[in-house]
Amino acid sequence: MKAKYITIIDIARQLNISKSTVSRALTGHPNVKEHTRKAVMELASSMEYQRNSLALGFSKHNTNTIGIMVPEFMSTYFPSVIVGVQDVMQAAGYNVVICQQNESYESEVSNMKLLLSYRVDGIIVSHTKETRNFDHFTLAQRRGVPLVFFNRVPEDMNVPNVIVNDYEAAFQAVEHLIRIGRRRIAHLAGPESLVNTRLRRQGYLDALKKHGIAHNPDLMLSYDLTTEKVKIYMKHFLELDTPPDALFAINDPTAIAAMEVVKAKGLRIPEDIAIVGFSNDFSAGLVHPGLTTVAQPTSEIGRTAAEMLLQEMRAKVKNDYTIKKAPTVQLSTRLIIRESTVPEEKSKKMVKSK
Amino acid sequence: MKAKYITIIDIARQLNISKSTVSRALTGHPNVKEHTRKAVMELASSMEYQRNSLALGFSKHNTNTIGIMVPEFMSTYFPSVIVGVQDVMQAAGYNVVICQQNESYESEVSNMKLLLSYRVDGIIVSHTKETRNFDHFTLAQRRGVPLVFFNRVPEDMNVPNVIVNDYEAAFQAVEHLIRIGRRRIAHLAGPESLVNTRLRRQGYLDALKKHGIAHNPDLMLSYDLTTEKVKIYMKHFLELDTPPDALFAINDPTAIAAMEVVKAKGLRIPEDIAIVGFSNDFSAGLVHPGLTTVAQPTSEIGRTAAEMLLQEMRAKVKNDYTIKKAPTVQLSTRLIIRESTVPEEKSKKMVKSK
DNA sequence: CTGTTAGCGCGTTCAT
DNA sequence: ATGAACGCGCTAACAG
Repeated sequence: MKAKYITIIDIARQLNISKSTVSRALTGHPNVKEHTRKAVMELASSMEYQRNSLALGFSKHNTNTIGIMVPEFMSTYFPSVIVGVQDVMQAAGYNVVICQQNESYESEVSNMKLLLSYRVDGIIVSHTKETRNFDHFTLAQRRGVPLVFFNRVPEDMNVPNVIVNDYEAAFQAVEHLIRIGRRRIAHLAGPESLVNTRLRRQGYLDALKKHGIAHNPDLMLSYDLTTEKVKIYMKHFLELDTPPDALFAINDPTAIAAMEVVKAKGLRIPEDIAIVGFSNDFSAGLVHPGLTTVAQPTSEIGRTAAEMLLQEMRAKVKNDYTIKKAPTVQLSTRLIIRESTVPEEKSKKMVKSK
Repeated sequence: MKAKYITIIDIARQLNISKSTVSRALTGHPNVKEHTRKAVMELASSMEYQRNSLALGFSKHNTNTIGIMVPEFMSTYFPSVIVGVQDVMQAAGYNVVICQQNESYESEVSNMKLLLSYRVDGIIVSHTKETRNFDHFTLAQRRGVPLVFFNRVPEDMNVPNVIVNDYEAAFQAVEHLIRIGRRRIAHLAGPESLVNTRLRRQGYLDALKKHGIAHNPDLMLSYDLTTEKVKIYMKHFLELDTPPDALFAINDPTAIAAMEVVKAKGLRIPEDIAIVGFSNDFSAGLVHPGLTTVAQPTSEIGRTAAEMLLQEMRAKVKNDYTIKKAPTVQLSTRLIIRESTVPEEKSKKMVKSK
C-alpha cells in the first residue's frame, strides 16, 4: 500500500521539458521563460504536486524543521510554552516537531536519536525528571545541532537556555507566607535531578534564614512528582506532633494534590494551613480556594527559546560552547496571591494595594 | 554552520570494506561474517554513527512516522489522547509527530502539507473549528496516505474514525438535569462546523422532548468557543426575564467560564443554576463546586485511533473508501456527577447507590 | 560472504 | 533559456 506522489519528473514528461526546468520554475529561478513557468505552475497545481521534503533535506543537508522535547503533557505549562515556540518558528519558516517523553529517560534518548536521524536543524529541550546522563544531548552538540534548554536545564552543560528566577521566586513566595504570620512552613520539593528543585529549595531555606526561622528538616521532603507520593507525604506532614501551618509546593499539581489531603482531613485553607504552588497552571485559578502561586510567562519562555535557537542556527560559524560562555535569558515571574494564603476580602485589598 | 554526521561510507573507508557490507552489518543481514559485523558495530558505536532516516525513507518510500493533528492544546483533552496514540505507536515501532493548529484552518492546511511533504505513513486528525473545506484531507487520501479521524470528524467524508456517543451522552446529561427538577435548561452549543455540536444539541433537544419540556429557542446559543463570548452569552442568559435554572455546556472550559459568570452575579451553583460540562477535563474535578460532566476515555480514544491507523497502513491493498464503508469505533462515555448539579451530601449518596 | 551498481527526488553545476 | 549529469545516504538486486 505504497503512497503515490507526483514528482517533478512526471511534470517534465507531460510538458516535454527537462526536470531541471521544472525544478527551476518551481523554485522561482529567474532563468525560465514566463510561458514555460506558467505551464509548469499550472500543471503542478492541477496534478497536486507535493514536493518531497525528504529528498530536499536529503540533498541540501537541512530540513527547515526543529524539534521540541518536553517531559510531560499533564499540566498546561509545556503546551503553552510550545504555542510560543510555534509562533516564532512558523513566522521564520520553520516546522516544529513535538516530542513528549512521559517523564521517561528512555523515551528522551530515543526521541533525541529520532530527531537527529531526521536531521532537524535544531532542538529546544526540557529534560525529564529521570535524566541524569546527558550524553544524548552532547551528542547533538557534537553533531553541530544547536540546542536550547528551558525550564529544566542541565547544570553541568554549558548550553544556551531560558529560565526564570526560580530562587527569587521561591524566596518571595516563602517570604509571603512568613509575612502572613506563618512559622512552620513545610516544603514539598521535587526530584534532586532537577535544577529547579535545588534553586527553589535554596530560596525557601534562605527566606527562612533571613527571617530568623530555624529550618526544621522534618518539614522538607523531596519527591518524585507522582500524585500518590504527595498524598503520603502530605498526610505525614499533617500527622506530625506539631504540624506545619503552611506549605510551599514545588509546583501547582503538587499543591493541588496537597489541598485535597488537607480538605479530606477536615482542615481549613488557609486558616489551618496556607498553601503556595508554582507556575500558575490553568487549574490554579480554578481550585477552591484559589491557589496562590508563582506565575511563569510560559508563552514568552517559548518565544524566547525559539529566538535563541534561530540565532544559533543562523550563526555562520557554529558557537563553540566548550570555550565560550553560553547565553542565558532569565525571565521574571510574578507572585499571584489567591485565597489559599489570604482569605477573600483580605486578598482583594492586597491586590488593589499593588 | 552545517551539521556533520558520520555515514556508512566513513565507516566503510576506515574498515577498508564496501558500504554495502557496512549497511548489511548494521541492519542485521544474515550474510555477514561475524568478525566483520563486530568490527562494523564497534566502529559505528565509537564514531557515534547516527543513521539518516531521510535517506532511508527517501529510498524505501516509507518513513515509519505518523502525524497527529490536533486543533488546540489548552484543555487536557488532546494531550491525553496523544499520550494514548504514542503508547501504541511506539510499541509498533512508529514515530509520532505532533502538530497543533491553534484552531486555525490555515495552520491545518499548511501542517497537512508539511506532513505530506515529509511523507509520513499515516495521519490521525481532529480538525479545527474553522475547517469547512476538507480538500487538504482528501488530498492525503488521494495520495494513498491513510487518515483516521477522532472527536471532530468531517460529516461528508467517508473515513475511518473514533468517536464517542455524543448524542446519548448529551441526552443523559440533560436528562440528569431534568431528573433533579430543572425545566429551564439552557444550552451553550459549539460552532456549527463541528459535528459534535450538532449531535450534542440533538441529544439536548430530544431529552427535553422526551420529558415534555417545550424547547425555548432563547435558551440555546451557538458560539465560537472563545472565553469572552461565553461571558457575554452567559450574562445574557442570566438577565433574561425568566433566567434558566440549568446549563448544559458544550465542553468543560465553557462550563467553567460560565460558572465564573454565575458566581460573579452572586448566584448559587447548583441551587440557582445547575451546570453540566463535557469531557471531564482535569480541571472539572478541581473547580468549586466540582463540575458534573461527561467523561471521555481519552487515552483509549488515542489507542484505538492508533490501532485503526496501523491496520490501514498495514493493509496490503489500500482500502478504497470511495466504494467501501469506512470503519467507525464508538466508545462509551460516563456521566460524572459532582456538586455543580447535586449538592455535596446528596451526590455522595448517588455515587454510592450506583 | 562481499563488492558493484542502480535508483529513490531534488537542486545544482556545467554545458549548450 | 534549457538540458544532461552529478551527488546527497542508503538499501536492494545482481554478480561474483
